[in-house]
Amino acid sequence: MVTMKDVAQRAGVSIATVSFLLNDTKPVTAATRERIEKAMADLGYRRNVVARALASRRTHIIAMAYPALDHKFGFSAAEFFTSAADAAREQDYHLVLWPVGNDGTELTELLGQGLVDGVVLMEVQLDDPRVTVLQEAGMPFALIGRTSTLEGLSHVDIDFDRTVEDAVEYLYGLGHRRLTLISGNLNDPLFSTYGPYVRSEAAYRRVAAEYGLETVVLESSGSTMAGQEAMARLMRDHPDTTAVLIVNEFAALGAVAGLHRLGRRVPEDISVLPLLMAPEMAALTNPELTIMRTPGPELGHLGTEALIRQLEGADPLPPQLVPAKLHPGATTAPPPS
Amino acid sequence: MVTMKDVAQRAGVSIATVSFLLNDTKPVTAATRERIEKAMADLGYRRNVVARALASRRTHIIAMAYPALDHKFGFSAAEFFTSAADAAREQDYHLVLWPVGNDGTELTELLGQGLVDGVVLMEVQLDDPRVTVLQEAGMPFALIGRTSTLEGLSHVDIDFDRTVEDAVEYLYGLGHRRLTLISGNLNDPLFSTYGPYVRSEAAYRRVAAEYGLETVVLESSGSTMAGQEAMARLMRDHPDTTAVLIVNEFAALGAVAGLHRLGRRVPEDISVLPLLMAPEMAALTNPELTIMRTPGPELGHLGTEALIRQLEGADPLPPQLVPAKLHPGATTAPPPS
DNA sequence: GATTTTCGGTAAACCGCTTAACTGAGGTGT
DNA sequence: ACACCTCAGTTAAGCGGTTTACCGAAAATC
Repeated sequence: MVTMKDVAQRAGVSIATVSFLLNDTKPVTAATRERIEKAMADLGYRRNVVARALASRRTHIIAMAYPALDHKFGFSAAEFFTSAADAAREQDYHLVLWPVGNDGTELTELLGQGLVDGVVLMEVQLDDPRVTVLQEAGMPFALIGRTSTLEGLSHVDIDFDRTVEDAVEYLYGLGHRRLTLISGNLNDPLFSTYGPYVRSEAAYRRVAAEYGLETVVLESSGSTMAGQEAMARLMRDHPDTTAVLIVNEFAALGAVAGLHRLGRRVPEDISVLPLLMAPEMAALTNPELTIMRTPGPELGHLGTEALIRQLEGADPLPPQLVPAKLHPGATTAPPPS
Repeated sequence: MVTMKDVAQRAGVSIATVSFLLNDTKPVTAATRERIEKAMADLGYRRNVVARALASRRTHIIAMAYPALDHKFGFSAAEFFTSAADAAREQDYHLVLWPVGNDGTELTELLGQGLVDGVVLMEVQLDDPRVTVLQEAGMPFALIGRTSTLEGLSHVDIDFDRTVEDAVEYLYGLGHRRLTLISGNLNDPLFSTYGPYVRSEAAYRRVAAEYGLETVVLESSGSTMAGQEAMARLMRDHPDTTAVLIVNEFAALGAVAGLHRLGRRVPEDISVLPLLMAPEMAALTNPELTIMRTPGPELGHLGTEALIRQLEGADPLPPQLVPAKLHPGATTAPPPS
C-alpha cells in the first residue's frame, strides 16, 4: 500500500504538506503542488479513508436508515437511495444503506461505533422514535419526510398539498366531477402515524372542498390485494365515481387489476391516478399508469445535501417541499359521457 | 466518547487486556473479565470501529456492488441485499450497498480507499470486467452468479438446471404438453452474456428434450412491455401453447397483462410460471402469480458467508447452487381439455 | 528444590492521516 | 536598518485501537 509518506518522500516534502494539499486546508505553492501531484500520479496514491477518519474524527460516511421491516424496499426506495448516493459522492461522501428496525435500538448500535458522520432517515413516521435516538446521541441527521413537530429539524418532504392540487386540477380539467381518494386506514396505528396518508388525505379534503366536489375517501392498506378489494367496495358504494386517486403505490397496482376484474375499462370507464409512484412501477401495469411521479431523485438529493450542509457547518438548507409531478400514461381520460 | 483507555482505567487493567478480551485473542481470567465487562457496561463503552480498522487493517465492512445502471433495483435485489446484510451482521461485519457502474472503474476507485475488506458482486455477467478488477487489486470477493470460467472463484448461484426441471415437472404433472419458454434475446450483447438467460434456456432445451416436448423458445427483453409483446407473438405463432415459462420477472408481469388483453384467461386458458421472481412481485398481478421463487435470501446469505470465510481464512465454502422453489399462486392450472 | 513451562497481564510500537504549534526566509513599514 | 508580518513548509502529538515482545509469578517437570 502506498501511503502519504511515500508520496511526501518522492516529492521531497513533509507529509503534512501533502495533507494540506489534499484537503485544501493550507495554501501550497504551484511548484510544490505540481511535484506532489506528480508523485501521487506516479505512485498511484489513494488516500486511506480509514486513517483520515480516525485522525479527523470524520468518516465522510453517511448512513441512510431504511426501516426494512415495515416498508417494502421497492422501486421508490431504490430511487431515493441511488439519488442520495449520487449526491453524496458529488460532495466527497459515501452513502450507505442501513436496514434498521423502526424502534431505534439498532440505530443506537450503529451510532456508537463512530462509523458514520450523519444519518438520512427515510420513511419517517409522524412521531418517530428514531428521531429521539438521534437527537440524544447528538448525531446530525436529515429527514426525508416529516415528523408532526419539527422544531428546527432538517428535512425535505413531498409537497402533498401541491401534489393533490395538481392531480385534482388535472382530473377536473379532463371533466371529472366524481373523484374518490384511496388513502390508508387511519385507525390502524401504523397508518395513522404515516405522513403520506395523513397529509394527502388532509390535502384532498381541502382541495375537494375548494372545487365543490363531494369528498369520498376510502381506505386501503398498502398491498395489491387491498387495492383490489378497495375497488370492489368503490363499485358497490360509489359506482358513479369516474376517477380514483390512490396514495399507496402497491394498492394502486391492485386497483387497476381489480377494476379490470370487475369489468371496468381503464381509462374509458374510470381513470386511475396514483399520487405517489415511481415510473418503473407505473410501467408494470397494463395499460401503463398515469401517475403523479414521486420526486424520489429530487428528495434523495436534497436530503443528502441538507445533511452534508449541516456536517460542513454551512448555512442550513431551508426545509424543502417538492410536489410529485404528473407523468403521463394511459390510465386517465375524460369521463364517460 | 468513552474509549478503551477509560474502560481499562476503571477496571484497573491495561488497554491491551481489554482488547484481548474484546477480540478473544488471548485468554483472560474470569475475575478480570468480569471487572472489564462491568466497566464497559457502566461506561456504556462501544468500540470505535474506525480505530479498530486502522490498527488491524480490517474494516469489517464488505461492499455489495450492484450495477445500478444496467439492472433495476427491484424487489429481488432488495431481497439479496437485506439477507446478505443480515448474514454479515451475524458475523460482526457490516454490509453496505454500493451502486457502481458495470465496467469496473468505479469499483477501482472504491477499492483504493481501504474502506472495505471484500466485495460481494451481484448480477455477474458471464464475462465480467469487475472480476478482473478485483483480482488485480487482490481484493477478496464472492460472486452471486457465475462467470463462464470460474477457476477457483468463490461463488453461489441459482441452480438453473433444477429450477427448470422442477418447473417443467410441475407443469407436466398438471397435464401440460405444449410449453414455451420466454427467454432473453441472445443476440443482444447485453443478454448473451447474462447468465440467467443463457443458463435457463440451455436447461430448458435439455429438459424439454428429455420429456419429449417440442422446444419452443421466444425471446423478450426484460420489461413489462416486452413481455406483453412476446405474448402477442406467442398467440400468433404458437397458439396451442398451454403454459409459459418466463425468465425475466418484469417480462412475466407484462405477459399476464398481455394475455388478458388478448382475451386469454389465466390460468384457465393458459398457465404462466415465471422462473425467477420475488414473492412481493408475484403479488402485484391479478391473479397472483405462481412462481419459481428466486432464492434471494439463501443466495444473499451464502454469498456473504462465502466471502467472510475467505476473509477469516476459514475453509472456503464450496460453490453452492440453489434452485428456485415453487411458490404457489393462481396462474397455473391444468390445461384446457 | 532448582529449572523450565505456562499463563495472565503489561508496555510500547505502530496503523496512516490530521492539525496545532512552530520555524525561518522574504517582504513591509518607518 | 530593525522590529514586525506573511506565508509556505515542517515537526510532532495525537486519533483509538491492535499486536508483538516481554515480564513475573505460579505450575509443572525431573
